[in-house]
Amino acid sequence: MAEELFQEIRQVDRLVHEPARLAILAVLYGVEEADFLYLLRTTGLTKGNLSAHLAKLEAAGYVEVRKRFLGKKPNTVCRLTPEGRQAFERYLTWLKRLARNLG
Amino acid sequence: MAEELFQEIRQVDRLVHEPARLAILAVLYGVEEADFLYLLRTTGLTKGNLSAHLAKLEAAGYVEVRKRFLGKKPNTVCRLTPEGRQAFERYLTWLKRLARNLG
DNA sequence: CCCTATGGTTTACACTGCAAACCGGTATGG
DNA sequence: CCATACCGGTTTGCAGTGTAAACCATAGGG
Repeated sequence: MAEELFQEIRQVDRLVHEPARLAILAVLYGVEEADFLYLLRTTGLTKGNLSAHLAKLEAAGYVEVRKRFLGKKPNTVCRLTPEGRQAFERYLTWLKRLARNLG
Repeated sequence: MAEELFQEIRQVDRLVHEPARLAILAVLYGVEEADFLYLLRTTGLTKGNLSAHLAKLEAAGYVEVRKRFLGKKPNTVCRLTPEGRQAFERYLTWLKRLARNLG
């Protein structure tokens, strides 16, 4: 159990680490695109939370949020940016390293 | 990629999930006992933070904090309680499940 | 004495996640 | 028509939390 691992734990990207956002990113990581209502169902977040977290992920450049109309209804569709994908994969690496070294 | 996994992500124990505390718990998980200064060095936290987080872990019943004097110097020694160990192991399970299903 | 070090604790604050309230539009019922 | 309810979100208010800086008691050195 290397000492440096413990210090490394704290270097995690908190933007990804937050459970609500981790759920959103995990969904997006597997699907190319997803709209607001789909994310709502899959993550189980409330609308307010989902909206706020998406805004934060967008501000960070991790997610691209596109608003359009589908017929007469507003529709918000999201996808991971390359940086978002990269950040998520870094997080996955962090996860695995922990799982390997602590478990 | 089961849908329920995404909901499960958000069920994580935030007390353990917090990086600073995760580092503390990870150290304690491997050592029977550790004193304040040892935790300070291994985790890289500041004294204030370490103190605050230990208090929180103690309040949660995850860590037992014993204060004594070593010669003339105060010495704070910590160890995981059974519930703390259990909570940490639950977290590890969560970690591994994520690593397996997302990676 | 005064100054510094040790081993912490307390304080102050800025940030953040959350749900409830809200909002502009659209379909619907009377 | 008028209102009323719904849809797809966004904004607001607040409580909780992580952080570093300031603080504190005691000990030791010059």
